[in-house]
Amino acid sequence: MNICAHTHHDDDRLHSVHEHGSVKERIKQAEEICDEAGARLTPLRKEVLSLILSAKAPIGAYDLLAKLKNNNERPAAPPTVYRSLEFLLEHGFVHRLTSINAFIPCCHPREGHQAAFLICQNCHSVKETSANDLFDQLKNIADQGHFQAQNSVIEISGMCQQCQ
Amino acid sequence: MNICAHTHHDDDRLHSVHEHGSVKERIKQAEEICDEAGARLTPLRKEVLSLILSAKAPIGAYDLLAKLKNNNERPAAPPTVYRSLEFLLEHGFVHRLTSINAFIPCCHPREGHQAAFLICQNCHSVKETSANDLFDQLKNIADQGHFQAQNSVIEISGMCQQCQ
DNA sequence: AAAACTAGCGTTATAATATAACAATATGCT
DNA sequence: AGCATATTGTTATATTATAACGCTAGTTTT
Repeated sequence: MNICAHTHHDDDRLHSVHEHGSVKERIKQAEEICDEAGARLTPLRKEVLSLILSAKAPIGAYDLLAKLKNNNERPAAPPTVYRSLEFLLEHGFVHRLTSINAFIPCCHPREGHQAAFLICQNCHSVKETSANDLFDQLKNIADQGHFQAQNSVIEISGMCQQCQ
Repeated sequence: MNICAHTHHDDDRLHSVHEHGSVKERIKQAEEICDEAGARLTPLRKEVLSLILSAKAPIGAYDLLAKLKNNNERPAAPPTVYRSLEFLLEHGFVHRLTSINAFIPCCHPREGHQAAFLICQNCHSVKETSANDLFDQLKNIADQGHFQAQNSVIEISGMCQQCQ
């Protein structure tokens, strides 16, 4: 199992937490992935991704919209944001947290993985985990229900270590 | 593992599917549970529960609102519905499916269980499953992240057997 | 090169979901 | 009856998301 933090606790020192690199590095990585895939990381999409990477907690579409407007001459309306988000979700650069209607960066954009999320209701930090055992169980459940799974949402809300 | 259908496929014959009883019986069961708990299943709450039980697929708050208005002289506005839903959720009579903003009856209102849901994107049937292995895994994940879980959302979208 | 096509974004409007705040009424208790 | 509390009514508004249409710039086709 692998746990991965998106948080503003500076002292986050879980054994399994790894470094993600700076926002700049992660944008560069995204550009590489897009190049390989023939996808276009346009200035707008890059800015939205950058805002999500810079946010220290999950960020909502309308907060992104407000920041876009602040940073730019460029006009921005809800579709501006939602279209960029759609692109970023499709290409695995960000995750949507449906239980809180907010977005966070994906820790491992190359892996196309499924993830489960631990969402702190107090400080809004999120930990992304990829637990293969868990997904095996999910697959079992789907199989036993003769169900063809396309998309899974696994979100656990509660209290993180620091906030307890 | 236990799988439990809320669906309009009449030929739903999974080995593990059990009978839920009629809407009337299930309302009666809810009344008993409320009596025991000292909670009040008022006419309004009863009607909302009944509408959710009668719906053959997950039903949204505003659809409930429309049905309330149709069935009644009683005035109804969004808070009317949301307050009843809050009550029904608290007492475990219904589940909220956050990924589709809709509500379904709980199969086992007495058990206070956690559940995972298989949501068919085609026919909107839902299967509720209580898989202990899965929840053990979830607990592992939370423990390893030193996380105090309060609430889990597990929703798998895809294609049910009949729709494949 | 002109025409047709397409992806991306701008723009306006509106849909869909949910809650805040305060007033009125019903219920249970002493 | 009188009081406290729970429930519901009512109005207004917040929050989240999408539809629909048009423009522009780049690409492909002929």
